[in-house]
Amino acid sequence: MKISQKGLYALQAMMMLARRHNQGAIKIRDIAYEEDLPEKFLELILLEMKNARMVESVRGAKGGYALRRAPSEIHLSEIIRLIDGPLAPFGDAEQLRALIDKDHAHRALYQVFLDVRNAAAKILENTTLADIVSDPQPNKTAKRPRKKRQKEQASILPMVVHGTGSKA
Amino acid sequence: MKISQKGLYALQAMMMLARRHNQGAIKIRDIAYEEDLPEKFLELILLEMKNARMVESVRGAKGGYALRRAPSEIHLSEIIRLIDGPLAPFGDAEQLRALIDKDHAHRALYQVFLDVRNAAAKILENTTLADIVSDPQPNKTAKRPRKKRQKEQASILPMVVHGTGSKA
DNA sequence: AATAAACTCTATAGATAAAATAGACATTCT
DNA sequence: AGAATGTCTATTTTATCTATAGAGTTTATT
Repeated sequence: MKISQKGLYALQAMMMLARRHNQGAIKIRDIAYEEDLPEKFLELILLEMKNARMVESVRGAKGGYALRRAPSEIHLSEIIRLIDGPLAPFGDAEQLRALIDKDHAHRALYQVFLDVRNAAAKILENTTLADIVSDPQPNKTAKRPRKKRQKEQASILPMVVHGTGSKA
Repeated sequence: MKISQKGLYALQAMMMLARRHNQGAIKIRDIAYEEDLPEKFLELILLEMKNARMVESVRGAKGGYALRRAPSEIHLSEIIRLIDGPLAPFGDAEQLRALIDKDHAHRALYQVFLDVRNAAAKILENTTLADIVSDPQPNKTAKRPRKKRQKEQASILPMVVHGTGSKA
């Protein structure tokens, strides 16, 4: 019933990108240093998330990564499913439904698995990066998770405005 | 977020023992054949559950395994925790609470993990083997899960009354 | 007492997956 | 041109999971 280390790294990296949303591209190295993640491993993770169109990158000097959508539009379920696969404790939801139909001897067990998956999905599909990132510029009333709405459209990456990258 | 193959085997084996509760000791081989599980692997699993006092065994010829408590007193959470560890997607509940207290930058993430754990625990701690086994001798009103009560005390294994063990 | 049927226990093999690292390549900025 | 940074593929390392082997112990049966 565990999330992988890689999945945790992905979530940490995405939280950091969310905190700095609209502050330009963030270097892999900065993320790795500040969240204390293995840099080359993180590289692969970010690449994977880029291919999944959750983040975007800028190559070359002054390059880096940024969220492709607003933090409030990126659900934890997306990240976890991308890195660790389906939320179900066995197979995926569809497979479980099939087994509930066909495997008479074990259908009640698979139903429990499906219930567990549904419970997890309900939470992870209703929690976004915005919900778990402490607002850097608190311009909202208070902190109350939930609630969804179409909003903000992440730009194609404006000017860079971040730290030097030192810190060894 | 997965359960291991071993955990699934354990659940299947326990369901089978639950179906035959109070029908004497069941041989490992019979369980393996009927549930189509690898026999030697199952052996280790049952031994582990025996050490955890969820099942009891009878050695020697005519030996086998039986539940140590009534099916209605064995919760799926026990089995899964024994074989696969804590239900939390990361660490365990206690560790998560500590992190929520200490790791300011990620506390909201860990809170979500704890929520997911709690949701899973709520289901798995309230579902027993009795709830997921189709009653072999339907002597109850209907099938409605939930509800708990102290009852039945598994005997120290009476006479043997089961199949021959053939079936290759 | 001998035999056979089972559980017990430890060791280890085999397979798979996860985690991490390496290095050559491509792109962009200055 | 040179430095900084993302891209991509390969490989290594490590860990975990799954499964099997085999010698040992206990019990029923004859």
